[in-house]
This record gives sequence, structure tokens and C-alpha cells, in this order.
Amino acid sequence: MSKKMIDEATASEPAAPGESPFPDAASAWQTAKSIDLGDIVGAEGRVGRTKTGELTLWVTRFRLLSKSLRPPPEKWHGLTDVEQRYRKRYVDLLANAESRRLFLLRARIIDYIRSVLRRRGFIEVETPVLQPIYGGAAARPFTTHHNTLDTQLYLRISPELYLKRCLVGGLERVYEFARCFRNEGISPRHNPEFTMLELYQAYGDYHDMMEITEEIIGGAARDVIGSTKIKFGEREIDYTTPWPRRRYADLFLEYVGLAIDDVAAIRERAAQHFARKQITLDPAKADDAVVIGAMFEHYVEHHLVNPTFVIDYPAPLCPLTKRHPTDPRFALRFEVYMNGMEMGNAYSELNDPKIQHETFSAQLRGEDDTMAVMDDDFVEALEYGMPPAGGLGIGIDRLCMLLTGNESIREVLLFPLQRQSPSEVQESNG
RNA sequence: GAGGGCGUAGCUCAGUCGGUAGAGCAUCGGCCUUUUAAGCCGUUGGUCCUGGGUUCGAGUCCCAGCGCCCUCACCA
Repeated sequence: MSKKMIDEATASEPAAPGESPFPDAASAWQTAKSIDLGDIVGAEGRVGRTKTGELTLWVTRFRLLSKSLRPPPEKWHGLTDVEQRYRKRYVDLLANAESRRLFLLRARIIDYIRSVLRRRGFIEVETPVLQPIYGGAAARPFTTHHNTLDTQLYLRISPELYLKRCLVGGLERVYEFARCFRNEGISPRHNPEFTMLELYQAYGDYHDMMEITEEIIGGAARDVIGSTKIKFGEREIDYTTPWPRRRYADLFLEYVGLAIDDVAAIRERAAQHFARKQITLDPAKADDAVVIGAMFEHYVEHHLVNPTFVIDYPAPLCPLTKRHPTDPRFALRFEVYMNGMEMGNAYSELNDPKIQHETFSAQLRGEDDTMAVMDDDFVEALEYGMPPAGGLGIGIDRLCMLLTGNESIREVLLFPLQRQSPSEVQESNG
């Protein structure tokens, strides 16, 4: 009955058996027998050993603190049904020590990141989740409505444009663990709501962001998980820093086999390959950069298993990024990939209001969603003068997946979104 | 959204060729009196995901729906 307490009790000096709070043995056992598995009890007594040598608690005072009305899952197998583990996470946590350990690790990873940023002089801020204009990423938003203001609002797809407003205001090193919402498909790597760390450093650039990325992720592997080599599925990923910096165009040439400026050949190749796959993009109707981006995603990304910085993206794909000073076809942006998955995204931030106004106005053909939704107030903010800055975003859920070896994002979310079960539908309609 | 797999007791799972719904653990009742999931004996427990169909007869076969998982697409 009190196994849990005994497990967690700190062993002290052994006590002699035989001390009892109960008038007689019969009433003691009667009380003990009324306790069910799952009840929470408080007990005091001496830690000791039984005659067979097992650690035990010789109880002198005993009280029922909470009654369990439902039987817990079987002790040996625990709760293994995936759907039940997600829907009834409290039962999963109760029954499976591994599940509790995982969320403890997640908390430690986040603590670790905060400690890195605190050491570097960043302050944590909170910016709006409800936004009148959504931006900072290319995704479909959730739409909602405020009754009193009678206005349409969006759940943020990114905190970027607000964090940069903080830079304008002189908060020179800011970060936010931003819950973001994207009205897109659900997959083992995508949940409609997810947590993104975004940070901005005035007078920094994307090279500084690479250093911070290495410190955050490489350091979390080393200090929280305890190793810079971590298994993920069949693979082992090596987080030892520094990580390679590879130019986008070079990787494109290496894995697609075509020079990035050979647009005619790329379009021909894209037409062949996308026709056979179930890809919605029609290369004939898309801008060059969109076709190149799609080819990169399908032919390069999955090769990037160990942490790799992909640097210098085609400029049209980067409406919020500074152009390369010597070659304006490219932007000072990197994405960091691990296990073929995008884990982070960073720029030397565009701070020229005129260029920002232009990139907001330019609509790329072939993209379902655009990063470039005109935000006049943001442009006005830039007109006050935003310091040159490096900005970085890291997908916290995905980072937790990789560091803890979980292949589904739902495993690292306490309460992943599930469709309403039939009983829930009945209740909410009734 | 498309394709594939799965759904049986509170939990973990069997269920043959279509022929009375099963086990272990949990519950409950005894016995025992200190266990590293599980002491012994006994007992209870079912919308076989839902709804149709085929059949003398469906957990099993067929159709539709719901939910979960995987792959693909949008996306990070």
C-alpha cells in the first residue's frame, strides 16, 4: 500500500520492528486493507528493515489523504495504448515513469536555454499571441474574433515582428518562448500549436546566431542529456561543435547536381520530378526561387543528418533578411538542420524600412502562404531606426524530440491535439 | 486531403475454417502477514469502436462511418 512512500523515503537508521499505532494487529490490517492502489496516504514512522531484509516503514501514524475511485493501469505493462496515453496524459504520467522522466528532461532543457541566454544578457519578454496582422513566417493562421472590439484577430504564427519592435525600442537583447499556432496539417513533426524560442541581439549578425545555436543545442546535449552523441532511431547524431557551415548554393549543386543559377535546367528537372510525386507546386506557375526552394527541400534536406548550418539563402525567399553585401541574390540567413529536420532559422535582420516595404509588397508566385503580409506599423517602427541585429528561432518541441530520442512531436507535448473522441462530441453538443 | 495498418474486460493481450466471449493483472470475498510487476484459493467483470449487410449463425466476411498510428501533400 505504501510502496511509493517507501520507495521515496530516505533511509535512515534501522528501527526495531513491532512499534504500532494501532490497538491491535487486527485493526491495523483492517485499515491497511481498506486502502486501494492509487490512494494517496500520509504516514509517519521509522524506516527500517523487515526480517527478510527489505526496506520498510514501521508506521506510527497514518492518514488517507486522497481516495482513488478508478483503478490505475496494470502495474507491469503500464499504459501503452498510444491514443490513451495522449488523451489521458495524467494516467500515462501516473503509470509510466519514463513519461515523467521525459517531461522532466524537457523542463531541464528549457531551464538550460534560459541560463545560457541570461548569461549572455538577454531578457525574457512576452509579446501578443492575438494579433491583428499575422507575420514573421509563411503559414496559414487560426482566425478568431474579439467580441467587444468586434474585430478579427489571428493567433500568432510567429513572434518575430513584435520582438523586433522591442529592438527598435532599445531592448537590445530579448527572447521569448513563444507558443505559435499554424493552421496546417498534423504529422509526427507538426502540431498545430508548438513552442518556438526566438531571440534578437542588437549589433549581432547571423554568425553570432550560429554561435548561440551551438551553445544552446550542443550545450543542452552535453549538460542536460550528458552526451554529445545521441541516438535517434537507427542513427546516432553527433552534436559536437563547431558544426559545418555550408552554402545553400553549394549544397544545391552537390545534391541536385545543378548550378543554382541554371534556372532552365532546374525548372526542367523540377517538372520531371514533381510530376511523379504528389506535390502541389506547379513549377510552371512558380517563381524561380520558389522552384529552387522546393527542389532544395526535397533533394537536400534529408541528407543533413548531423547538425549543419545551411547559409546564404536565395534572397526572394527571405523578405525579413538583409541582403548579402557583395551578392544581393542571396540573403544573410541560415537554417540549421539535424536528422534531415529544420531545427532553427536565423538572419542578419533586415532593418531598412524602404527595402522592408518593398519585400512586403512583392508576392511570390507559387507559394500558398507568404511571409510577406504588409505590416505598416512594423515598417513605421523600422523608420524610427532598428539597430542591426541577429535573430534566431529554434523549434523547442523538435529540439526535445531529438535530444530525448522521440520520433513523434506528440511524445514531447504534454497534451497533443487529438480529434474529439465520440464521447466528447456528445458531451459538448448535449 | 490521398493511401496503408489498427480498434476484444479497468490495463496488457489471445481468439483457429464463420459455430456458446477467453487469459494474466486490477476489482471483490476469504486465507496469509512485509512486497522489488505478480503470496495462496475463489469471485465478478463485455456496446468485441459505431451503424448497416451477407449468413441458419458474424469478434471473424462485405459496405459505410468514427478514432488512433504510419506514409505522402501543405508546414516548422
